[in-house]
Amino acid sequence: MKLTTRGRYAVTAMLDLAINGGKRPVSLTDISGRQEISLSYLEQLFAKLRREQLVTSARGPGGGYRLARSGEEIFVAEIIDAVDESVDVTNCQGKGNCHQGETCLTHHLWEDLSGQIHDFLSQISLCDLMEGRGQGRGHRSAQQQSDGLLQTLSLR
Amino acid sequence: MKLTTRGRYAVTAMLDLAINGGKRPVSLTDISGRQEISLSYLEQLFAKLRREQLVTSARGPGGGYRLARSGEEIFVAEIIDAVDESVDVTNCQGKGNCHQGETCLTHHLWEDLSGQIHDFLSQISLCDLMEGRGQGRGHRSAQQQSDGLLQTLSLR
DNA sequence: CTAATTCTTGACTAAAATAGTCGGGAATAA
DNA sequence: TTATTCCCGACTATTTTAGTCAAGAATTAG
Repeated sequence: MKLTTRGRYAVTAMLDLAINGGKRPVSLTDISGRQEISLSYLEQLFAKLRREQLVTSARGPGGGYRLARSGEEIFVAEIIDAVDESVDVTNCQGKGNCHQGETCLTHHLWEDLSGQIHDFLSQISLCDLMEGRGQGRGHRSAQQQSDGLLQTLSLR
Repeated sequence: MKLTTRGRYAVTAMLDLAINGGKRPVSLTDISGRQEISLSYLEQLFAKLRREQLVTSARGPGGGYRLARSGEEIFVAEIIDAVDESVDVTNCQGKGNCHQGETCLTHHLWEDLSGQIHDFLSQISLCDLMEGRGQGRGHRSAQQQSDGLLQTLSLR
């Protein structure tokens, strides 16, 4: 699991789509204008998002992109995975060297943690993010966020 | 919150320190050999870790680095923050333009999420990571990991 | 039918971050 | 006193990120 500005752009763009996408599709030109991301860069990102079937496209005037599913069914981890081709962490995959060494151990520990972060982001949908909106107060406190996380996990 | 290979290197090195650091300090040469990270790169990382008082150093033969606190009191988020000088996400900080626009909205949503990830990593200590070790089975399942997370959160 | 709009694709370039190198120096324990 | 180790700064190479450009295909609005 990697978490770079590229993933942020993708999530931001998908959020824009979730917020502004009603009946009509949303054009990349619009997203580019609102989110201040270059059009061509968005094109690259959406090519990947489309390949992973997170969005559908419509050409021609009035065309653009739509979420392929509802916002409740699209999770942050999916979006990041789609644009962020993952790297393999271990430097000893299958080669058999460094068996039982500290090297392997620490790699496994990192993989565990990375997996936990991935699980975490797999439980947060676009809708979850949007629900923070319209509450009147700008941000929820860290405590409230942890509560929310607790609830999410309890409900599984 | 950013999560790159640089942060992974730092966490890996700190884990190595936690595992291999007993009475005597651990030299960067040792960590470099075990974790296959270049010595000079480690030096750069540890300069930052020392500046943030996560490790203490000892020069001379038999010298090296020690954790500045116990492994229970050093959290993953701290390590990543130390080496990963954070970038500001918003492109409208204080400038007053784009007020109430969708632009600001999505940025705030991302900040919320970023904050949640940070809170998450602020609750995982080096010891928490190491506890997965010595259980006989290599990895814990995702379910077990979620359970562990739940417990961690409940205990706050 | 025509023309403007929008996605689609690929190649290319610029900028930034990451990772690594090098050389010299200071502290210190054996 | 000497080998070891941290310390520091400048430099370089590589990779990733971000952006540019150009040509083309689909499609709708007029």
